[in-house]
Amino acid sequence: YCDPLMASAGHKITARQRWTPSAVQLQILERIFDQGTGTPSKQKIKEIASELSQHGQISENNVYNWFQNRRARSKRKQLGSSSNNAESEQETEVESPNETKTTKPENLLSQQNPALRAQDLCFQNPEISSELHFLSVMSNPNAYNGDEHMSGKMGIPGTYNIYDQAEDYGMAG
Amino acid sequence: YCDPLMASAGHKITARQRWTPSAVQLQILERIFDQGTGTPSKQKIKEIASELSQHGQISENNVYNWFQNRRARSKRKQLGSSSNNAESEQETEVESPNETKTTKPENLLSQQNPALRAQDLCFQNPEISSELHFLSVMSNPNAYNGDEHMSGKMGIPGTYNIYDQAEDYGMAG
DNA sequence: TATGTATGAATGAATG
DNA sequence: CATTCATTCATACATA
Repeated sequence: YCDPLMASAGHKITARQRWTPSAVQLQILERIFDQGTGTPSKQKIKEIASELSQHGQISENNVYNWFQNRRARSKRKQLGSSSNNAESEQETEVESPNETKTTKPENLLSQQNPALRAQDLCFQNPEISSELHFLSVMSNPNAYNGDEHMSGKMGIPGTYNIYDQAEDYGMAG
Repeated sequence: YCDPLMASAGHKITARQRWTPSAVQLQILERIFDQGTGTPSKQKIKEIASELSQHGQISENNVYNWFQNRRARSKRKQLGSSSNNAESEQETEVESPNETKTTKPENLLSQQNPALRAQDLCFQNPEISSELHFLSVMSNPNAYNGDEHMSGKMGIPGTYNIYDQAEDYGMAG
């Protein structure tokens, strides 16, 4: 999505926001994906992108994202398909009927930013909504803990200590 | 890989919300990142985390990850395209419809909104409106943008590159 | 026009 | 530090 600020600064809003793979591109992508190569190397990505570029506009990034999404989606499907799932990604309402009040099709959200959500606003123009997305992070007047500055409710697994024993990964002193 | 949240409960925990940096936090982080310090030392991380904790819940972990991600993404500046490269903004609507029927011709779309108008949105919650006051003065994004290497929410579609100089993922072979 | 679905894109977090 | 994963957001598109 394009940044709203840019809109003010310049009037270049770009035309297309999202790449849409053509059938041909999809075919090639699926074919490669089917080979089990998983996330191809950057070089491979370039090749693929170049290959697909012949069938429509595409960038290496698109290819990369495609593979990433493909794989993630594949896994997700498997998990929910194998056995009875506890929850779905966006289907299968498991919410309590009593709770379903302000709940929107999206899902839960509001860890520290209860106020000012782009979703809380209604736009006369759908395009504008995209422009206001930055609001999600642009405001956070309160709702901060302050007491604990680490390992709080975030749920630290404890299985990893990023820089616990390594104190010399960046600075000498 | 372990899932700390799932471990706690077995059905519904509604936890694990990704830390979402506030605008203030982002500014501070970017500022520090701009200094070229790169990945700050552990002590520095603590300081930053403490600083940012004043503007929202945050852990040293978040800070650390942020810098790591920032650094990694920062490389996207350069693109490996040397010989051929797909157009960046050209629609290239040469897609023959007869070639792909199921293809979604996004070429049709070409509507761009003039700019962000507060009048175009209505607020369901009065609180939000108060928060949007800053919008009035945010007409000038350059105020806090400064650098163009900014990323985050303000990513320009088609101009970024996830991986850049890295030679190999490690997948090949 | 409004809602729902599918999916590309962004990002924080995890791993090597 | 580089790469990949998992989750969420936002958009394109189909449908009512």
